[in-house]
Amino acid sequence: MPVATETESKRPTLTPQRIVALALDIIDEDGLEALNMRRLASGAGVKPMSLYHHFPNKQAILDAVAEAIAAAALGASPRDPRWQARVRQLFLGLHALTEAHPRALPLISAAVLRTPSGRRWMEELMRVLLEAGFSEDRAATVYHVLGGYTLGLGYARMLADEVQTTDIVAQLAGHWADYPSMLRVGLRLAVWDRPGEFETGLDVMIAHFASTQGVSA
Amino acid sequence: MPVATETESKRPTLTPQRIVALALDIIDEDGLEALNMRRLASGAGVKPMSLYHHFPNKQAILDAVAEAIAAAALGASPRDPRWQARVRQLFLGLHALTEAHPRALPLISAAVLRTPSGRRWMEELMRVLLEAGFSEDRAATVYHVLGGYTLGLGYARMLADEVQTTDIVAQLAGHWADYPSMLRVGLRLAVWDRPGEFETGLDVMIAHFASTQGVSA
DNA sequence: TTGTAAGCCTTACAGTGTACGTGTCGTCAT
DNA sequence: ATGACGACACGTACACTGTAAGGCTTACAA
Repeated sequence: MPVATETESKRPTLTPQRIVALALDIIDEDGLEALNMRRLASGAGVKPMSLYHHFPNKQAILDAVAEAIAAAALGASPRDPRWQARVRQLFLGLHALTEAHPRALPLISAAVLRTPSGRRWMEELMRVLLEAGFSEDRAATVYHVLGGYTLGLGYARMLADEVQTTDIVAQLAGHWADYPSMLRVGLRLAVWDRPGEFETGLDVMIAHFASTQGVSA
Repeated sequence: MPVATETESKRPTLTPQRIVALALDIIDEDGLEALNMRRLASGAGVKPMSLYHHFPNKQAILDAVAEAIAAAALGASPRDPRWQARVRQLFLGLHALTEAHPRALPLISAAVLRTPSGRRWMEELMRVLLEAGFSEDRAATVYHVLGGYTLGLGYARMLADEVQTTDIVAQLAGHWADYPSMLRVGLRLAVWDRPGEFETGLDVMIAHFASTQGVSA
């Protein structure tokens, strides 16, 4: 093949962005544990060690993925004057992230403290709460409770997704009689986040914090 | 040393129970990721492959640990007639597990569906709810919301524990000005589950489900 | 005394992240 | 033009993971 002597111009030059995008694809498709340097490299048409020219190690890639996810969804928040609405919006945003990239949830939860976008989100939440008159202690509690709830729903769903439903059914098959009530509820247990389920709990808790606060705007 | 020709009676004969107990120790002390077959074996005074005579693989050991944790804390529930009290008790029990063995949380959350004790817990919860008049759909929602909340708090705390507080402070050091509100709340963000924090949210949500239920006993 | 089996061991392998050194360019000052 | 240099990709190698396959030792049964 004497025609093209140039060296395979096919490959679009490795960049951090391409690596991150590819990593996210792999995570979304096959899960966090499926992401390894060799697969990532081969996906980019490159040998594993080449990645280390763009990131110091795997963790740095994961951090970058987390940042990319967080940045994509934490845009400008609407300037609703009521803190309840602001808080609601912030957690709906967080919840949306867990739905958009369920397999990346461990990254997302770490991102809140470790990435710039995550810290901006947290700063915004704290600012809203403090301005609304919450004490520092109380503000921390709000985050713990609402954050725990939001991420917890995500984790539980992720877990239900990984454990194949068929496995559970198979395991239970021999013990139907022992778990009659579980059986009645059945697959509903494994289908998380049916419409409005998340908002249900979120609104209840926000209303609670509002009622024990004595401040309205 | 001509005295004792018998072969080192020191070692108390490997058993599944000893392996599980040791695994739990390692997890509690150094985290799930620190548990590997070689370390587990050497802790038991034995070579790695010997473990495979008692368990088919590592996952089986993890399952057994989960079962051990769950079984230890899910004793007979008090026969309070009000479903609110029963549900509260069940989730307080689950919460207690997450506090007793924070690093084992992934095992605990999986245990709810995968181990006998976990399934008994779930069956009890479902029974109480259905008997209280909840529909199957609604019962599933109660589990999702409360379970997500309980496990979520645990995850968030575990995460805060792993990420060394000093690391975060160090990372923020250069950016104080950017995160004034976060700074005010400060370490409170990293200290999870201060007294009554968990119950706060739990009771709020139970009360909510009660009020939208129309059934009291 | 000779199976037989349980319990432990040795050896070996594939897969992981990555440290270290080499090679090949394109760019730019001389 | 040339030589230095930095950016980028590569090859090799190592430590550490789970575990498959089979061998050795001891205790007890026939």
